[in-house]
Amino acid sequence: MKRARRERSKRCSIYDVARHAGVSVATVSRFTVGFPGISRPTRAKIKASIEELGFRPNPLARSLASRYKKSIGLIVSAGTRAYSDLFLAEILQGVAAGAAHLGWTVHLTMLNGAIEPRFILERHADLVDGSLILDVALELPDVAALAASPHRCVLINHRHKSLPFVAIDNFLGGKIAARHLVSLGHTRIACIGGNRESGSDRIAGYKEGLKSSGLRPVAVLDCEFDQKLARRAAHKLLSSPHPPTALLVASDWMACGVLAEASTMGLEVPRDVSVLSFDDAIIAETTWPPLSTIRQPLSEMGRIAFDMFHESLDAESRKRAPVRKLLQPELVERKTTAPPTKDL
Amino acid sequence: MKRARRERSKRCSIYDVARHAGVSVATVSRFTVGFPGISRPTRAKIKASIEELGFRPNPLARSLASRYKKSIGLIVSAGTRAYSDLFLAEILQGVAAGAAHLGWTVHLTMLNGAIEPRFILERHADLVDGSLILDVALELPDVAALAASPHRCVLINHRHKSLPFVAIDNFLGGKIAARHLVSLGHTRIACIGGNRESGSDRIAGYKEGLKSSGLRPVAVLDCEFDQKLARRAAHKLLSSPHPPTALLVASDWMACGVLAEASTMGLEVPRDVSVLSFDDAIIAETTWPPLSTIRQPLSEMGRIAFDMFHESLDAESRKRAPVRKLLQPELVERKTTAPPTKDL
DNA sequence: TTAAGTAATGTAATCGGTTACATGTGCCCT
DNA sequence: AGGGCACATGTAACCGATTACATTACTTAA
Repeated sequence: MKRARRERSKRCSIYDVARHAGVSVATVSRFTVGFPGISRPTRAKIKASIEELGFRPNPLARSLASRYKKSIGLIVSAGTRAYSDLFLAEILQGVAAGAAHLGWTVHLTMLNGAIEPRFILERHADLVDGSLILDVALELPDVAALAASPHRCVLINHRHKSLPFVAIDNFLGGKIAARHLVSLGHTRIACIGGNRESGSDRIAGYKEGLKSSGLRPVAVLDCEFDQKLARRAAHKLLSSPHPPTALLVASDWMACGVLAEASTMGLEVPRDVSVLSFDDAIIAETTWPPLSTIRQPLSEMGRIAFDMFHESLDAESRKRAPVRKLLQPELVERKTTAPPTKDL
Repeated sequence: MKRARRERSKRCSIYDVARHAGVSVATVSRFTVGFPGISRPTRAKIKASIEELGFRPNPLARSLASRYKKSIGLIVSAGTRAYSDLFLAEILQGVAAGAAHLGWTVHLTMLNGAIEPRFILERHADLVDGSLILDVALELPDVAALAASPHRCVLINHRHKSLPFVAIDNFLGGKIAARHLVSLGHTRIACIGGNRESGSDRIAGYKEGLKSSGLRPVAVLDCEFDQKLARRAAHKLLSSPHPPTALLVASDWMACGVLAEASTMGLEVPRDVSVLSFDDAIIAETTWPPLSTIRQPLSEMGRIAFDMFHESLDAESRKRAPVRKLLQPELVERKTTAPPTKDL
């Protein structure tokens, strides 16, 4: 039987530390928040006591007193499986990395329509210092209302006139894609587009990229972001008398439909037709052949969103205009693009 | 100029409500927590005041006083892109739905190894009433330590001898898969396995399913959960003199490799070989042909994990043995399985 | 008639910190 | 010697709720 060991099971408070170190609670508190004016010996005593007692400041009490929660909210609308499965995890990872790096915590709120969003969001807002809002979520009226309130927000992947945001430069991505196809020697290029902001930006970029090479798209078909529609569009395009040699598609997800259609029509990709899409979602690696695509830097986007949020916190930055950042996408060349076969 | 409107911008506390309603704070508090013994008239006054003032109890103060945070943690290890992208979003959705339904809040912690997990987890643990731990995360020593502590946990997709968990019945899934192939008329069936618990359970189920039909696998190749290894295994199997007519693969991800290999070998699926895999991740819909697969009910798993956690909260349930639940997977028949071609 | 019990409400301690303000000490300068 | 000041630390109010215990006013039973 050694001497009784210090009991660590009961939570220990700042008062315990103060008593143990022979100082006041204020001094301990100052120590924990990193206040500079503490003498060496006092500092040492407190440090020793904290370690000996295994003290950890209670974050709730701390937030209550300081009105600073060190916690960020992430608002997502559960939406469709295709969307969230493809992008959410990666964005999340970026946000989480940014948060963890600064000792912040992340609060996830997924809106799926089942529960009154207002109630959820009110609670959400009370628990965090501000929120990151994923593009599709902003379409919900309650989220839009929250974003318009004094609650600090940064939008992810959604451009907005009066709120700070970080998004992908889809227009640039479109240009990069078009140029790649042109540089491979394609001249008969068609676009299969998505609607919404991102889709039309991509298409506009495609067009611009072609135009700067003196080309113009053979056809531009809008298919929202729907795989089946994209497939039908591909069918129409590829069964025309003088079909395009390359297809620019607005998303990997749609491109999967295009690939499937090509396959059923007995066409081989990229020999008979090149396909270049957008996103570099995980599915781009698993199709056959694997998709050449324009990569969206999603995890960076999450990371940057967090950092932007964090920077927007200090008083002076509140007066400046909202920050907006556009990230550059990047070509990932896999196996669906190749020079056109001479078929004259 | 109408009369001055009540100012709602400053946060209003329970004291304001008490004063406005002409009662004590205790009574207001009782009202908000749903205490039964409040007279009709008092109740009405309080309700009116709360509405008029737009009062919302401060969750932080509430948690501090009640030691009940109404918040659950979800611990995930960022891990590989393939894993998290494929499963995370769906599980998350289930958890979030369960939480939102009961007015709980979810705190997400992603461990990516960059930061000392211990620090993150300590803060995490202080902010929640307990945690859900995703399978792969438990492999981290710090998470394991947390799970072993008094912190209440439920494991997701990981069987454990002393902790409550919810997981998929992979063995059953394997059996279902095997039976499906058998019922299609296949007799020469090979397995491409994954290691870890889930992989070997699936394979064991496959074997058992075959055995109960008087068959045994032509071959069983372990490839961890690696796509390239799976592809190589498929090559080996399919190029043998008397190849199997069907392949049971331990995951969709690996199956993509198998499909790719079949395609390069000039084999058509399912005419030349059937492929049946496991997960029904989103990629299963986008391969060509789309994968027949055994679906894991991931979002249900998340939902159930939350519910289990919530039920485990009351004092009496703490004495019982930890709950463990196995969810039944389900066959999703797409286009990679068909009766074998008669090739005698 | 009165003791005891019950229902509704109030008082004040408490949760575990932060921080404005007060205090005490030592040093420099006039 | 004494005023002024900076520095280190202590005291106590406060953040916004919950809740044990006290109080009051009615019932009801003996």
